[in-house]
This record gives sequence, C-alpha cells and structure tokens, in this order.
Amino acid sequence: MVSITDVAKYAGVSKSTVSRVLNGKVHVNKETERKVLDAIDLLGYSPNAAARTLSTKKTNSIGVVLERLHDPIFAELIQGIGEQGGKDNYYVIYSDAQGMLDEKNKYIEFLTHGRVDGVLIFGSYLTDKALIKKLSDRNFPFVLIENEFDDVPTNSILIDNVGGAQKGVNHLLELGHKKIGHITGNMNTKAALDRLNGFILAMQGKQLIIEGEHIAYNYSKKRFEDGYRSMTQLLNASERPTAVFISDQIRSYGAIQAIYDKGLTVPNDIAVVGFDDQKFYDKQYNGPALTTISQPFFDIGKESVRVLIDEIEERNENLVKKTFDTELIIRQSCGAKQKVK
Amino acid sequence: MVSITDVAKYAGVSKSTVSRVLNGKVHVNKETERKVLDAIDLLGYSPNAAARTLSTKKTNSIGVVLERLHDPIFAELIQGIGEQGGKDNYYVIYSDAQGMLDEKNKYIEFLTHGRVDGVLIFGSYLTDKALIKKLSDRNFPFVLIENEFDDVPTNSILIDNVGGAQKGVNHLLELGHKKIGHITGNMNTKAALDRLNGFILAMQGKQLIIEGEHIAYNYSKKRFEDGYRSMTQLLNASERPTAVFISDQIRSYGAIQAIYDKGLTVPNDIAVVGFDDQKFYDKQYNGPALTTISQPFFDIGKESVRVLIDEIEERNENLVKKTFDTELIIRQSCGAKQKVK
DNA sequence: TTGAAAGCGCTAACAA
DNA sequence: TTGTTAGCGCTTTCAA
Repeated sequence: MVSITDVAKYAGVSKSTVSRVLNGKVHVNKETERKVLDAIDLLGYSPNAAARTLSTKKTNSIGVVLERLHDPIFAELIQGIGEQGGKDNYYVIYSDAQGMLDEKNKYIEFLTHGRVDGVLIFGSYLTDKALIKKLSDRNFPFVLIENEFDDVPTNSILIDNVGGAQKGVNHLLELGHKKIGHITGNMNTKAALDRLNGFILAMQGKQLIIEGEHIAYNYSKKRFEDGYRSMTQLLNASERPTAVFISDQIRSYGAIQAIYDKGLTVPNDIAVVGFDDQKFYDKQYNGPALTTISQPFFDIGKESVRVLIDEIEERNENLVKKTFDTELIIRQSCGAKQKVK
Repeated sequence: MVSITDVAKYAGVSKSTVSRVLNGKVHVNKETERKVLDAIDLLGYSPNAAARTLSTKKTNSIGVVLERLHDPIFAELIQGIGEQGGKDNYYVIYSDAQGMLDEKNKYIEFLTHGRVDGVLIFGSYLTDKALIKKLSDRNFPFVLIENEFDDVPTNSILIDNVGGAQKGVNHLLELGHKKIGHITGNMNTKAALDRLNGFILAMQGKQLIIEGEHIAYNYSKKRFEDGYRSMTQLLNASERPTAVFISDQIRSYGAIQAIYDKGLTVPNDIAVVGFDDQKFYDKQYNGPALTTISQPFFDIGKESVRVLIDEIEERNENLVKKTFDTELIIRQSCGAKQKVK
C-alpha cells in the first residue's frame, strides 16, 4: 500500500507538506501543491483511515445499530438518517443485531471503540439498559431512538406512544364502541408498555371498565403469529369485544387474519385500529386497509442524526429529549368510513 | 480514554504483556494474566480499533455496499450475509448508496481504505465498472453479487438470469401462449439485459417471431411506474399479447395494476410471469398471486461472504465465479392453476 | 515468560 | 511556507 511517505519522497517534500495539501487547512505554495497532487495521482495514493483516526480521534462517521436491519419497518428511518448524514458530511454505517441482544452488544462495542464518532441506537428494549449504561459511563456520544431510562442519562428521540394509543382508542370510542380489546406489542419494549398505558388511559377517560380477558399480552418478536394467537384469544372471551386496538401493524395483520379465519369480518364484526404505517409490509396480509397511528420515521431519522452530530461536536449543552407526535390515519378497518355513508 | 499503557502501569507489567493476554496467542503466566485481567476490568479498558488496525492491517470486518439499503429486495440477502459473517467471526457493516452512483463510489472509497478487510458489492449496474476497476487495480479483496465485466477481473456470485427468464417464458409457451410480450428491467443493469436475452432465446427456441412492439424497454429505477407505463404500452399494441414476461416483481405489480385499470383481468385476459419473489413488497399491490422466478438470495448472501473471506485470507487460487439457479414458482397470475381444473 | 524498542501511517506543535 | 519531531495505541520482533 502506498503511504504518505511514498508520496512525500516522490514529490520531494516532507510528509507534513503532503498532509497539509491533503487537509487544505494551512496554505501551501501553489507549485509544491501541484507537485504533491501529481504524485498522489500518479501513485494512486489515498490516506489510510486507521492512521488518521488514531492521530485525530475523528472518523467523520456515525454508526447505526438496528435490531433487524432488513425489517421494512426501518425503511423510512434509514432514508431519513442517510439524507441527514449526507447533508452534514458524515459517513453513515449500519450494523445488524439480527434480533439478538448479544449481537447488539457486540456491535456497539465494535463501533464505539475507534470506528465511529457516535452511534444511533434504535429500539425500545428494556433489556438494553446495561449496554446503554456502559456507553453513558464512557461518555461516548450516542442518541437513542424510541428509548430512554429513568436512571441512565441519554439523548433520546421519542415518539408519543401514550398519546398515539389514546388517539387510536378515542377514535374507536367516538365510533360508539365500549367493549374494546387490546393486543400488546412485545412487553419487553417500552413502546409496548406506553401503548398499553395509552389504551388504559383512554378507556378510563370514559369511565369504562377494562375486562382482564380483553387484553392479550405478548412477549415475543413473532409479530404476525402473536397477533393471530392474541386475537383468537380475544374472540374466545366470554364477552367478545366489538373493537380492538393493536400495538403494531404486523400484529394487526395477524389479528385480522384470525378474525377472518373465524368466519367474521372487519370492520363489521370487529373494528380494528393498529399502530404504524409502513409502506412495505408482509405479503401474508390482504385484508381491509388498516386504520392506524402513523409515526414520522423519516423525520425521526433526520432529527436523530442532527442531535447526534451536535453531541459529537459538543454543541449540546444539556441532554436532548425530543418527542414526535403521531397521526391517526383513517382507512377501512375501523369502520368509520362506512359509518359516514 | 483508557489505553493499553494505563492497564500495563496499573498491573505493573509491560504493554507487550497486556497485549499478549489480550490476544491469547502466546503463553502468559497465570498469575500475571490474573493481574492484567483485573486491571482491564477495573479500568474498563477495551482496545482501540484504529490502533490495532494500523498495526496489524486487519479489521476482522467486511463491508457491504448496497444501492438502497432500505429496499426490501435485500431483506433475504442481508439475512444470509449476517448469518455467515457471524459464523466466520467477521463483523459486517453496511452502507447505503441511496441510489446514487457517486455515493456508492464514496462509500467504497471510505470502506476500502483501512476500515474493512474486504467488500461485497451488490448490483448489476453497468455504470459501476470504473469503481470496480479501481478496486481491482488496488488488489483490494472484493466480491460482486449479480455483476461481472468482460475486461475487469472479479470474484462474482451470479444468478442464472438468462436461464431463469427462459424458464419463465417456456412456462407460458407450454400453456399455449404464442404472442408473449416482455417488459424489461432497468437496461443499465446486466440483469435486465440477461433476462431480455433469455426471453429472446426462449421465443426463438419455438421459432416464434418477436414483434418489436411487444417489448417495452425501461431505463429508470421507478419500478412500479415503469411496469404500469410499459404494460399500458403493450396493451395498446396493434396486436395485443396474450401473456407477458416481466423482468422483476415490482414492475409486475405495476403492470398488473395497468391491466386491471384497463378493465382486463389476470390471468384470463393476460397471463403474467414475473421475476423475484420477495416476502416484503409494496402495498400498492393486491392483485392475484404472482407466478414468478425466484432467486435464492439467502444462500447467495451466505456464499458471497464465504468467497469474500476466502479471498481476504488468501485461500482462493483463482477468481471465483459461481452461478446460482433460479426456480419457477407457479401461482395464480400465469393461469396454469385454473387450466388444471 | 517477559520487557524494550521499533514501527504501522497519519497529524500537529514547534522551529526555522 | 516548509521541515523536524513527537505521539496517537497497538503489535511484534528481538533479547534476556
């Protein structure tokens, strides 16, 4: 590999001079610059990242750690992150925890020891606390998306999951439903807890009593199967709910499938409101269009990068907490559209 | 940041000794090892990647460069890559070209100058040739997925696109179709050229004459729109084809939409065979299940990683070219199923 | 089994 | 405007 020393020799100057034309901060004589540039060209030189990083402590890059990189739920987020990273002149590299906590841990360690200047970590898993605490203790720049902890200081970009859930449930309440069920997300995530909380708050707001058997709890990552099984469970309740609020999009699809498999229809027999509105989804579904709570993932991606870079460049005076609002998207599955007729 | 020197001081040994227990290659006295390990623990030390890389010229990681990281078409590929990378004890980092050639270039440069030991590059874009040539000239380990060039030596993991297209078209021929149209993929890709070629070969195999107006060419990346527009064009041909073979999944969905919008149906009026069988897809589609040519992306991901690591560790004697077979998946859109009835 | 010292390729004071 | 030098944190001979 051709190094800066080779270039210096070839151009008949010192390494520092080469370094100077490379970085363009200090003024260099036009003519020497020419010589150096020519040498660089001729030798096909390109600076070694490891050496530069070792010397400057900067990589000009940020890392992104996702639970499952291939999950279409991240499509918009990735686009937002990429766009903002490019604008701010940082390279973005992604890693894939493949759904495993220890892989996530491994990649965080890998990235944060001299490979990137900061990391973005997505996922509201409560189990992530130990990893995050380590980062925080080390004072390494990071931003959490959709997560925070009581006792670990973090920059967090959040989504108003409680409020979103309330919006969804209130919509069903306004349509006249009183017996509303809820299918939770993975209860190891903060998002699932918050949405459950929103569900309860909305019901309580109308002084409605929640039947224990109208809530189906999940603890797995198999969303479609969870939704199917949970819905089956709700349908077998002694008093069947007339509507159900479901913690995410794929579980909604699973649930709707279960409803149809029982010979019932959506929204006539059961009205459904979900959460999440991703363009790409699982082909197992082809039921009625889902009424859902949409999260602004593109903007969240952009904002997370902004905050992270501010953190890296030490422009944040305090920890940043920013909460994004959700939006109710009314389609077929809630029955509102046909009620209007 | 705590460095190896700090650990050495704290444990009362030399840096070399710390390095030795860290790497576990050379034997170290049990007791000194204990001391070192304790110091590491206590100080929360973790080796700096840049320094290590600078010294060893190894990162134990590979990079993956994708056209559009968020595209669900890569879901299975990513899973295969991740699985094999983990097995072989290499870290995998992904980058996103965001559909732009110069970003792709930028990331290849970024990754291949001291950040990873080798790169995997997906995409059959003919325009990538210059980038690839540079890598090849530098002797940097890389593997192309779905691409190769006449005059640039590469390791390539390929898909039998010609044969796949033939399978698809032959299926339509066997169903009795004679007037078969073709909608190409992005003609800036090798894959699209090969599939067009397969179409032509299959038709010629039956001595059928191909009408010029029965082939619709595309040069854009907007797959759904391409499919829609191309199909509209075929439907307006002076003699309308009775079947069509389409270069990819999303263009197939676009095309089927166009057929329905004309008041025609699939497969009754027009039989359709597509290419690609991705689980996650675009929700704009909810027509009949697609008969298609499936590519084994999971296995392709795994094999690419294997070849790349062999290349890095210098176990490849020659350039590797490996071609994967495709499979015809018969569903509704070709009409075979109802013919059986 | 251990330590000293050199070196990986770069940047950045400091001096000239 | 340029060169000299030290140093970033690690590994790896070489000697002991």
